Amino acid sequence: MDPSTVELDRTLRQEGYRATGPRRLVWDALISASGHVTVEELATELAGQVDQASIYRALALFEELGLARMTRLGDRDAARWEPAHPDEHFHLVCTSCGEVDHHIGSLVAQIREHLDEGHGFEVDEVELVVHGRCRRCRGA
Amino acid sequence: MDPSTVELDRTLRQEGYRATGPRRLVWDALISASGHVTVEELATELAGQVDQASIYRALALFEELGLARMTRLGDRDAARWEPAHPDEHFHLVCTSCGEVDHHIGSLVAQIREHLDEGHGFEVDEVELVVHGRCRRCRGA
DNA sequence: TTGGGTGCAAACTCTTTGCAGCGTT
DNA sequence: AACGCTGCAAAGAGTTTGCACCCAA
Repeated sequence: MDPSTVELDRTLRQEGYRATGPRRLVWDALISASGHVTVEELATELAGQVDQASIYRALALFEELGLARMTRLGDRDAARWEPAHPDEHFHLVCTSCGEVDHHIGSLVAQIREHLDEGHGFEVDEVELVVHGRCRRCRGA
Repeated sequence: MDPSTVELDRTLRQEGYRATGPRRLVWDALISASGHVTVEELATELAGQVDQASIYRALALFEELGLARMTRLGDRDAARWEPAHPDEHFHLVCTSCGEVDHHIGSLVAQIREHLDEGHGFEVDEVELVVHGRCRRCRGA
């Protein structure tokens, strides 16, 4: 069993939830998907193993426990899920090749500071998605 | 007729679309709603005057023409519409009082620069929504 | 006059929920 | 043994679409 799956089990039990087969399967699929999966994609991956409703329920729980995060890359798109990343990050979506890049850096922290100092706004969550053309597509 | 409605008519015809009653009504409702309206709210406002399907179609057209913009303030919320603002801005959503503040400033431009210079990413659109507690709720 | 736009209703996608039975604790 | 979790199916939001009629150009 993947070490992070063991961690999942521990977190679940710690918070009073049960460590079940379906939850482990959803977690493993989420991890191995390398991020940005839709529920539909997970459901295809787990066809015959976990019901779609249970996938939704598992993901919602993971989010509540701070283990996963949901993002909408486009206003019209379905929700996409990824394991929670310790660093604050946001997404760069290339409108040309469709690639989604995790951008990790100080930018979110800067936004946080800017709003706190300049406006007295206590930032809780920053949702930032940037659309544009990545370096590769730009050069081509 | 509101001056901006006259402008709407001109833009529509300029782009080869027709200036119709329903479109004007949706536009007026959007303007007078002072931003962040859902389609449902517009539909209530325009009940008996414009069909919901036509509201969706009108808003999609306004967006295409650069006259309106759609934002999702929360991942689980319905889409919200506002007239396009010439300045780049983003939204501060207070989790306590629910107030939505337009934040106009250089932040979006800074993000743009940062990505362009540091990563060769040509920014097209920046979608930024920040959740937290506003100054008023924070003080209380 | 003509074809783009509208209302109406049905379809569609994504997500949530009710419930009986199963499996973790 | 108890009850939280699951699968299944049905319901629920929000949004889109097909089609006949209407009206702006």
